[in-house]
Amino acid sequence: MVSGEKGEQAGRPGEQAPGGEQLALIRETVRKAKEPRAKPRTWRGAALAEGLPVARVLVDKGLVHLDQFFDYAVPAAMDEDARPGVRIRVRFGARVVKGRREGGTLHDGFIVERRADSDFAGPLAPLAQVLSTEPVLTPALLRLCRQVADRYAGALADVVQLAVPPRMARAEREPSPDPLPDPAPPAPGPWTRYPTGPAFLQALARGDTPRAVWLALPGPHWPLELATAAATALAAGRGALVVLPDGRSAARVDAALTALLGAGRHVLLTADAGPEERYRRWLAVSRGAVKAVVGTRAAMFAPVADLGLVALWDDGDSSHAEPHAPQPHAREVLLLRAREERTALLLGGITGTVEGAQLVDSGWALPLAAAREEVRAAAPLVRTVGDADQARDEAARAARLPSLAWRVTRDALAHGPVLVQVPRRGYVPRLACDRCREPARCAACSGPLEVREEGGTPSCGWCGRPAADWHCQECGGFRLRASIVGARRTAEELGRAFPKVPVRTSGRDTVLATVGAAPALVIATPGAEPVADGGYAAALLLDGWALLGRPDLRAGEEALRRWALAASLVRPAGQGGTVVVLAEPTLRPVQALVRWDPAGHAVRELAERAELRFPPVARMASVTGPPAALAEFAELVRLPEGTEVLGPVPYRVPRAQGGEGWERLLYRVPPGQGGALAAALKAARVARAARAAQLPLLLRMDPPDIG
DNA sequence: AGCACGCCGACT
DNA sequence: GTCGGCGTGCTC
Repeated sequence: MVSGEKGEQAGRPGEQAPGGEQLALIRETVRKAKEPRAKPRTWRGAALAEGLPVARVLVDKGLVHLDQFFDYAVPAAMDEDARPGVRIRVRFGARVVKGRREGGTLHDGFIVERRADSDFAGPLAPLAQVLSTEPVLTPALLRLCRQVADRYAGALADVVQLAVPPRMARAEREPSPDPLPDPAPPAPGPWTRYPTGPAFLQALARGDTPRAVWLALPGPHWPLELATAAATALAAGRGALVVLPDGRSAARVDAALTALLGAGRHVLLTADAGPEERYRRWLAVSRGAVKAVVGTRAAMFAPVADLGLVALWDDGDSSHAEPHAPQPHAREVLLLRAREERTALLLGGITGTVEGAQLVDSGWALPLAAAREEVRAAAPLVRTVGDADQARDEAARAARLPSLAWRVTRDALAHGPVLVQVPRRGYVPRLACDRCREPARCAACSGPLEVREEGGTPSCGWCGRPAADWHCQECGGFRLRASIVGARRTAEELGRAFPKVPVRTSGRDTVLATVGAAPALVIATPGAEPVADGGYAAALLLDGWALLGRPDLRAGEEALRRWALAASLVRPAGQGGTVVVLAEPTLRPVQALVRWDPAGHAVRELAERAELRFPPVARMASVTGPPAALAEFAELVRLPEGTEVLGPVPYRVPRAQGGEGWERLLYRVPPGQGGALAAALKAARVARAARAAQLPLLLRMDPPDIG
């Protein structure tokens, strides 16, 4: 059986979120004693709605961090329209002068509940206006937002802003199309390439909740596989949600689903559509007219009715992390939904993440991968060019192009396009000695040397001093190695070496979705690789050195991810597909690529994290701010038992917003305690805000930049 | 977060 | 004598 029905075990998804406590905490602040009165008093004697004269309101921008609801009186005239979930406008922040309310600014908000009475002791202000009768913040969506807010120690209003798109009146006026009948179940198609693939679909078709961490075979079939899974859920009468890291991949799944089911049974929720069309599609989902959603990050909140399957593609892609507060990650939100809404889960990618490996390790999800011979049949041949090879290769040194790479390119160009993956421009890796690879450091302050522009003088990344006459402290070498410059130049060399072959580039400003099957050199930055018709004949991965040189916990996972994504666009080895990666063959991610064993890599990474007690084997949170703010916070917070406090240490604030002299405090708790930690941090933040909190403070669950 | 009320220094 | 400093408390 593919299904992991045996109940929630230890590990994050099964974590019994002390969200309950959190809810209680918030309710207490609303329910400050006082027994309810028969009739709420109100300002101005206007007639109130008869049945349920009180509306509990989520005020959009006022007091966000206090995270509480406010009760308003419902005028009789608004009784009909003021339903739970609708957008309203209220006066907030007024003050009483000589028995009259004065001032108060209009705020947008949502009605979360209609009630017979209020817990609030004072007189209630009336709702100012019902903006729209569309119940957008439905009880189910509200519950999800609440859980995400608790999970991330954030405010409900912040999450709601992420989950409910801005209103577009025109789209709202139009009726949504009538829902289509459930489709017939699709054929398993390429899923038969995986031993447990058909079983996963069958469980889905039965309405079970199978949960799988899926390692997709390299090649062009994964969009159809995702679409097939979604269509199977639909055929079983349930909804489906597929989240992808970018518009291009979402468009591919959208196309596959349209090919499978025709139009009208799903919507594509991406930024490309524009706000009005996007809202129109979102409404179709919210109204239950459409039961399947394919989209990018923000679609993770899509209010799909009777959700039966959540699927996430390539969860290692950093764009799955929402940049806005409280910075929820699509993987975590979808795991939450899978648990709370009792849905199947499909966490897929060409490679995996440690988080995925942990889901398998805990038994909550089952691995879904192809057999070894199937992998061998689908994967390209991977060859490495390490330092030793390059050093030996005199011709290569002269041409700045390893001869293996040159030969592979020449041979492959006879059969089709060749992909050249180069590091992203503007990405500045550390410089190192060309001879011994020792990182190049500033003679004055030991900061890392950088080259800001191609051909420029290297300078210190800390103190800014130029280092024109640098020489290596270790070996006396005087040549610097900068992989960006090197790789870009290599790409240029290639273009010159094959003058008759067209060169196409895909990167930041112009990202190509596809290229044809004709011979061409396709230069692309990671993540911007076009899909080649019939697959690339070969790929050169020139940024190995840059990817692995980063002092990041995820450097290895990320390097493997980017290489494998590029390599997955290359034809299988049996059809001559070859990949050359310029990286040390002894390194773990390089070996994983050569053997095409991303699962093994993730498992080893997980074991290492467990040993170091690094996330996701522990849960962490960071608090960043001026030392005084940290001290104040540390005094206020009541941490759950067993919390480790790390730091504070000086911390450079990423954005210019912060300031000099900030520090960062890390909290670490064992797995299963994340919810308790989040609740504690949130309580402290609320307590701090209730006082006069003028010092800035950034709070973050699962900080991404540790190690 | 805003915004006003509230008790102590240098100005017409 | 008054204008105004920002400390503290409230917002349905």
